[in-house]
Amino acid sequence: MKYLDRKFYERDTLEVAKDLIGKYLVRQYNGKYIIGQITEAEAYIGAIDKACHAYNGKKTERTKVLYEEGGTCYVYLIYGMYYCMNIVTEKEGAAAAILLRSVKLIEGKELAAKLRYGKELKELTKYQLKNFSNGPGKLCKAFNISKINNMGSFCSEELFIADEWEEHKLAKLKIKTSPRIGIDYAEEAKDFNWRFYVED
DNA sequence: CCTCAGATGGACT
DNA sequence: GTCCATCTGAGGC
Repeated sequence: MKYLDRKFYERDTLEVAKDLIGKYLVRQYNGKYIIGQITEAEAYIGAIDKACHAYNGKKTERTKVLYEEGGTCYVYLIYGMYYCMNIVTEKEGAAAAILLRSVKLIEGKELAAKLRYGKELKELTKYQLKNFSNGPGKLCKAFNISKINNMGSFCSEELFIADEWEEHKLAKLKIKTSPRIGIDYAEEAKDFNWRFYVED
């Protein structure tokens, strides 16, 4: 399977965020693929964005990964119990990234069900299926992403983004934008329309 | 469908 | 000590 290379990520962060919608997040784990189509993502741009962990050149042990080259993986722990996965964008030194917020599971559901709920796919309720990977913490659990993946690469066999996946097609994407979720503290930046998504 | 409390730990001041 | 780029289960409608 072919994955998007560094060039794709080393571009304007808002462009990359928009272009990620509809693409395929691919995880190879235990010799199996887990694949999800990206339906929601948010941009964070350190230079001008109070919601970004690396705002105003802030560089700490946690945020140093944001200064790496485009295509690097930034994973952090949130609220003590969940992980959030980001893809670093732009050239090395820029400190910008895109948070993956939601994917629609396409392949490897059996394995993902074990990871996400510790159950067999056929045991899941309708509610659990609906909420399988429609949130940043949820998709990390379903794809077995943790701090181990921090500083890793999205240009690797283990983890990458693909433009297409076999015969899978989806209806023409109508990409919407809105303010980002959960950053009410970020003053003027909370109103930036840097969330990109498709309905359901 | 909705709201709300509580869980939980690391980064930072 | 305070703040989180969140999720779950319980309860109400």
